[in-house]
Amino acid sequence: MQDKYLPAAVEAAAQQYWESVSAFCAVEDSARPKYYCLSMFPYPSGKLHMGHVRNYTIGDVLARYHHMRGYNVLQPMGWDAFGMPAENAAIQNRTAPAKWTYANIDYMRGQLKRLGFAVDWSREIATCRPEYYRWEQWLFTRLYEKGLIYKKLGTVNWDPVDETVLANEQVIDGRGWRSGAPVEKREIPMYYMRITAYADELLAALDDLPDWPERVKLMQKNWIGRSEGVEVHFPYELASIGAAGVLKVFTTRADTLMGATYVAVAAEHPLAAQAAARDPALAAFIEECRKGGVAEADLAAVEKRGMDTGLRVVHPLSGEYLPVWVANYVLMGYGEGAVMAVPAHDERDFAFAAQYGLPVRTVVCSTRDAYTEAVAPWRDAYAEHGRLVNSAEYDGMDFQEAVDAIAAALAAKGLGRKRVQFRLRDWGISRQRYWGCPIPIIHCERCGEMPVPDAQLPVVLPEDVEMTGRSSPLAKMPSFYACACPKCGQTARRETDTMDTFVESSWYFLRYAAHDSRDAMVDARADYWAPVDQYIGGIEHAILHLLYSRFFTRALRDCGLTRLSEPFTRLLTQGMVVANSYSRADGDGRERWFDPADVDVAIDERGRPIGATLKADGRPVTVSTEKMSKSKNNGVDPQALIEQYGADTARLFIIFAAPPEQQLEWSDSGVEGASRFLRRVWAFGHGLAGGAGARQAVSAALATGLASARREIHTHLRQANHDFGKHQFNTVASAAMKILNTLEKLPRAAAADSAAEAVAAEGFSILLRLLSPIAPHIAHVLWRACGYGDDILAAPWPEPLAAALTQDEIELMLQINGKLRGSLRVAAAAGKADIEAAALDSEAARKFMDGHPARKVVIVPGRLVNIVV
RNA sequence: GCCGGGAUGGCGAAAUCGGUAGACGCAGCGGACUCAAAAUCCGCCGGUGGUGACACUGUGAGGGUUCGAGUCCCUCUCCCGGCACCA
Repeated sequence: MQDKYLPAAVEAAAQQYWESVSAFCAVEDSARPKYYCLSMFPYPSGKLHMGHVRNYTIGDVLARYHHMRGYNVLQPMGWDAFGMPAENAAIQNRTAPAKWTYANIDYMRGQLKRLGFAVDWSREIATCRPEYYRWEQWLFTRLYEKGLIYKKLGTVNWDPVDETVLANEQVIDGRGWRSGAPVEKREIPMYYMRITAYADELLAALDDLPDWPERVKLMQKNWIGRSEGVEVHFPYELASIGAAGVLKVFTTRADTLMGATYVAVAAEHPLAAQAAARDPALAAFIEECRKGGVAEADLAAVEKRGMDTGLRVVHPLSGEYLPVWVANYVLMGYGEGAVMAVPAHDERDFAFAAQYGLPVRTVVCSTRDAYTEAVAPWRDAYAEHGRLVNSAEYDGMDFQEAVDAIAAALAAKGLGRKRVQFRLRDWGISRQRYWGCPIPIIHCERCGEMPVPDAQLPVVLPEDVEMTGRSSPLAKMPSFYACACPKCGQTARRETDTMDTFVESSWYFLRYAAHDSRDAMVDARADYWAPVDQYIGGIEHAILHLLYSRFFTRALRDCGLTRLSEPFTRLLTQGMVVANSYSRADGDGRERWFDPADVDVAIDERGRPIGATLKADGRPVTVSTEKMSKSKNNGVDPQALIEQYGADTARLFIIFAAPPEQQLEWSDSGVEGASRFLRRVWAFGHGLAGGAGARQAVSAALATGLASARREIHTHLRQANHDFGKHQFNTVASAAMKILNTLEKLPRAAAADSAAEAVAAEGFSILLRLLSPIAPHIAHVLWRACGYGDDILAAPWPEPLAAALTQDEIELMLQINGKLRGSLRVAAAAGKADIEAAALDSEAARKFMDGHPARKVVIVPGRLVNIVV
């Protein structure tokens, strides 16, 4: 055994061993409980970043911990390989996206292997391989036939200069990121997945996920956004064009219907288009609304604007005429694309009415205060529920009574009804891009559109293309789109849109279980492994990816492919990796970010940072904490870290620096500290390996010092096991450190002290096993070197021993009036009366009670005594 | 704008059910070893006052509940994630 800790050699030896015994190859085995541990698969962007290392380290800790606990563990890995970055890189480098992607996968696979993750590499998948996406296409055709996929118009960002559709990310301040041209909204036909058909189930089933973070469930619940309300119809007649009809709106505040003073429709609403046909000013305004992108966050930030259409609709109860406005704050995609506006009781309507001088009519007031005309209209919207006023026969009703009565009145006139509205929209999956899974549809001029027959699947994406940045290459490749109609045999055209890459990631977790199945999407093996017992990934996926996966799992179930409803039993959402970053505003107002290596950070005599300067010019730079990224120039390359310190140090630092769900702040000196600890572990193991300690049992009667040291070790173990259970691994690492601190202080001066040797050997075996999921290589090598056994993975998980934990005397803290004033040593078995007597008799009590009698004595067993005076 | 989350020493953090705030680690300071440095080891380390024992104070801000609040309740500030075509 080397006396110096050499991580590269240790890690190579451990990895060779695991390889030689196929330690992580998962085999279905109904005799053991299974544990399917899955980390979100990476996009092969080039090389691993620290967020990947963190994600997979957390997953690996869980996988290895459960492996040692006796579970049959599956931890697979794969590649979310379709996506825009490959196209962008291809345009830049003039290479094919496929080539770039496969090279990245090869490089990143090597990096992952170097980190020693307990992955079953035999199940590796890449979503850009036809073996994978053929099943996605097959499923598409099934969902299409079931009516769960349909076609309709959708709104996209259009770059008029590059003549291409842009992702929201590619729209910066309303302009195309390459062309710089102002972006417009454009409506194009797209395929949609009918996720709304599952809205109720997706919402209700959140209650069946006790091991998901509450905040994720809450976000999904709000995203689905079930609201109960009333659909209200406003009849209208368009004398000029001889048309008549009803304008439908949905409202959750039907109680305020008598306060509606106008109706607002989205710019894309058909009624707006009709009105614009004979009103050039209105047409111009609607055209104005087409400017800018489709991202909702941007739309919400835009100044509220509107224009009167000149149309009037009839209030369904009062018969009054209300003006119809086009307003840019009304979203076509939600509800009916139209709203009734009640300025007195809705903040947005209030602001809009104030801006355009529209009337405000108060119809609800607080139940506490008497209503007077003097206080109405309020200077602000009164959005609370209350008592109705100014509402004819509904006056005096509360919210629920009013909603019921108004809904009933509308229903009687055939002008409305109660109904449920979801915020959730159907999922548009068409992308006008090349590097994605082709949508398996054939368009025939005679027969219409139809799914590609099974026998013709997969529709293979050609990989040898050249990217230009203007429109999709597929639409320019007759060899791809020219085909024969499966029905009539005439020349037909293949769909050239590809699918949203979220589709691939919505079912990959099932494919791992049947990764090599050639004749089915999933097979019986999926019944063994699914659902995923533990899923680990970034909180940024809390809504979209996780919701789509939950939807897909149900869609697969309803196609008879699985019996599963929920894909992920437990969810851990890991925090971001951030680091100090250094910036300065340039002459032209642009922020420039500097490499930390080019910056000097000054500290005062107590180690507090007092400023930072750029080495090159000695002038100050601004210090901030940002997510690690290329653009902020603050990324730490995992590769360099592993080469310098080894995988175990990298893993230990990442685990120790923060609990998994919190953001992790990078610190070079913290890495140094993790490495220092592993060197101490090695040194202790080296000292122990020479002796016979590992084979000695700890004797029942230990000297006081040894007994208390052993008690400390078992207390830390109890703590660590508790923390493993709640996935707080940073304190598991600190428990391991505390155990080493205790071990190093053991009185082992004389090698002949066999009692101390036995305690040391027992304690070290506990330490290695606790450390094994986090720093597996060093734990594996030391386990063997110290003679504990051949394979630490096969060792039983350590449990604290009651015999080691018992103590005769315990210390209670002593409070007087809730303030800490001292402590009290009492027998562990002491009763309340004895404790109270001892407390009142203590020196602290005499000093601080100042002769006053105790009014009350609070005793918390094992914790404290509080004397209230 | 809407939805969700966070804030504790110079820094990362800990505090299991409302019960010793700051475990563990980093940085810093002092010391040992060394010709010297690195490495290693020992000690100190929230703030204020005090030689000290000790006292007071302290968990983003303000208020409340309680014998007792980092933890529960109300109001506010700042930071972060998501908002449907980044993945």
